Amino acid sequence: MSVPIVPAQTIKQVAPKPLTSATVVTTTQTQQRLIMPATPLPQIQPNFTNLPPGTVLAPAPGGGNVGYAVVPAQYVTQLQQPPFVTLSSSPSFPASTGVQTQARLPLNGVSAAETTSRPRKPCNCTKSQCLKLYCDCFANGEFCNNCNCNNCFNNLEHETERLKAIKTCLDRNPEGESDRRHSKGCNCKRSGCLKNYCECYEAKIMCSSICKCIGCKNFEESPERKTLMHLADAAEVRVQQQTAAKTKLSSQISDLLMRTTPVISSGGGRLPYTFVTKEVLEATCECLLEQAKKAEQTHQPQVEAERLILEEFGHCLMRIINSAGKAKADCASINC
DNA sequence: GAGTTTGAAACT
DNA sequence: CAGTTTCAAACTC
Repeated sequence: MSVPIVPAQTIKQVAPKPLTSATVVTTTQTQQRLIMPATPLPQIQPNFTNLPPGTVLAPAPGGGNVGYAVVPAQYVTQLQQPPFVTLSSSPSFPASTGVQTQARLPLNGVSAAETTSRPRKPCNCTKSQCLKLYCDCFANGEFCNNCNCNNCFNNLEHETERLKAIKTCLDRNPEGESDRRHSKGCNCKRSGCLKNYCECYEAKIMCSSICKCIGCKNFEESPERKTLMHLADAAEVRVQQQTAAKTKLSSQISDLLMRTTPVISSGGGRLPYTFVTKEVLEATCECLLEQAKKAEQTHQPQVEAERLILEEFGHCLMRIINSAGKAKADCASINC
């Protein structure tokens, strides 16, 4: 998983890479933080206006825009006073601590995944070193973290290479990538713009006149799109109903565990029948009914419907038995 | 899980 | 700018 960029003010603690002689500087503004590199990188002069959101820049010590370290904002401490802190001397940044490990720690009570509106999937890049826009993490201005990529350079350990790659990208596409993506439209030819290959469809927006797609079916009145939407909605409702039924069954079982003292023989293998109460039965029936509805809505043949229902019944029974067994074990362990 | 398809990004 | 290649994700079997 990659490290999402979040507003710096949501962060209490920081897990930056231990940088020798590096200095963190807070800006007077809100979301961005400045971090000075240990080594100036004079060859790199990023365009300040076009960096990904959350990117932070810092001039090297000594004044002037000599060199920069570009890091996601959450790597940098939310510093109030004083405005200048030397990382290497700060007790907050133990030199032995790895960046990527700490980056996953909950920050200010909020984990990294929770601080972003769209948790990104881990990338699987093998050849791009995660330094090209093929890499979703890099394209979104994020470090790779918990990804499955090989030979990854999209991290603080390869800051120089990363900076060069950012500069190359900016040279190639002076506009910000995320802005550009939806102002350029798609070029789909075979997907009908109704699969996730299509950037518009993936972003859940209609194709527009700026797209150059062929055979587009991703427009408001498209019957194919409507059918797809209905199917997706129906599937979502089914999943929600099933989840609700299962949650209710679990809740009934755990509720029962809380307020009953099952009759358990000390050495016998029999489980207490008292777990099968009216409430548990009702919840079980709801689960079975949901399976029946699901089979009906997906037009399953009767044999398959029966199989699904029986399977669900088996699952319900197993959960009741497991709960009863657990209660028995718990009870035995406290000699009740 | 392996192989195929797809379209954006990168390259020429 | 157009055509081609590379790439990683989406998809299918």
